[in-house]
Amino acid sequence: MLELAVLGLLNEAPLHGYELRQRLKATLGTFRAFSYGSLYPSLRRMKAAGWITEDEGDAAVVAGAPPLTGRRGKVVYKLTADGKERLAELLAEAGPSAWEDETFGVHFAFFGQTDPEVRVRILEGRRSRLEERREGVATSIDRTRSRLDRYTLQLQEHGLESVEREVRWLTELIETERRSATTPRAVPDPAPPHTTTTGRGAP
Amino acid sequence: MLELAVLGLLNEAPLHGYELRQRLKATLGTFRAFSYGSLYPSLRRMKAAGWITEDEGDAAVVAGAPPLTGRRGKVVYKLTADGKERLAELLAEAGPSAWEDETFGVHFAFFGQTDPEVRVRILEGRRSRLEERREGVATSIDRTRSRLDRYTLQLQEHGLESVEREVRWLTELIETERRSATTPRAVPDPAPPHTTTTGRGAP
DNA sequence: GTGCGATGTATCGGTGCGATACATCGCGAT
DNA sequence: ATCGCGATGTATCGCACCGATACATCGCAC
Repeated sequence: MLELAVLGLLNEAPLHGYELRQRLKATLGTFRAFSYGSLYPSLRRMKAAGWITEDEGDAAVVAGAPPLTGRRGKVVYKLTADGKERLAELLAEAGPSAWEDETFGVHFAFFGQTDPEVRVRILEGRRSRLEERREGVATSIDRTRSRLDRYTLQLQEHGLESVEREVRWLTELIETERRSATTPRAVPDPAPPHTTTTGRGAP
Repeated sequence: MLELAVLGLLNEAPLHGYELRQRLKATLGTFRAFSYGSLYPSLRRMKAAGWITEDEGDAAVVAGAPPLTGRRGKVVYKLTADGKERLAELLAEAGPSAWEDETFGVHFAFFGQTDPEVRVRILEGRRSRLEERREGVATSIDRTRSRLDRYTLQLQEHGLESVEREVRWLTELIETERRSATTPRAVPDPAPPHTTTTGRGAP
């Protein structure tokens, strides 16, 4: 998980650990914490795998940095070619590994770098996953409504409504995606130069 | 976390591991999984602490069981006096440990066994916690709206709406609690004590 | 009489969290 | 001038929990 998040962020700009964590919080903070306790080990793993390098960061290396004076001796992490490849691989995934609870948010956050077809498939996968869950919760409530504790029931119903709300959200997103996909003229968004590795292998 | 959940469930009836897990899923499944990989170690810890005992379960021990014939040799977990004490202690907690993300749901699920005053304090704590978060997300969105990726922004806004929705939910619950608390004993007070005693006790 | 799904107990590896430690930098208050 | 303090910065430890997996038994359908 962190893997995709870190690769995705480093693909936008080289960063050092602290800044990386700030962006993680800003981007994914609503549904995930990502503390240093997992960030640094993950960075080490990724370095060992050859996806990133640790550069000694001198001043002004960090892109978009505010007017800072000193900034010496920080460890700046940077994507390698292999890392970019790995990122493309992760972004192309359109299976359960992309739409389960823990992973969906991260994949969604990097939809801007994701192939439009993959986007739709992930959104649909996520939606049917949630529809399954909705059925499960709904029948569970029905089966036990009378026996159930007042508060337990309230909790279930709140959960059910949450799921239903998210399904509606996804449906809107899917429709938007479809509309912009069928629109003949290109979107104003400058598409990244990703080679269309549209792996049609397994539909 | 599991600790409270298990103690709470065992306080309603002695159970064996499998059944315990089923109830865990039914009660808290919407926001927590609780697999065996954490359940059994937790049970062992609690046994070591003297809060539960493992009884050799013969037939018909399990309350509310369907007409099963055999049912022999299962390990049935049961609350001890110390366990009940510990449960009461956990249920009386009304601090951050009761209203953080991971814990609130479990505490709420056992509100039926919780003191009304504690209930309100937990609900209020949870609400102000979420209001803080709402502020944080809202300003974060405002500060970066222009720079932000389209999808990232959508994710943030969805998160913001989720938080706002939960705040409204909590406000309703708090009002309900207050109403039933300030009602000058006009009601015969069997509001929460819906304890079904026997499985058939539905009106 | 065989297979299969539900019941049932249990462990393992991995991911991520929260707390913590420690060091430097910029800056305002004393 | 310096002291402290909060932000920046790197890093580790212990713990909770998850998902997968391994088994073994039971009841039942075919």
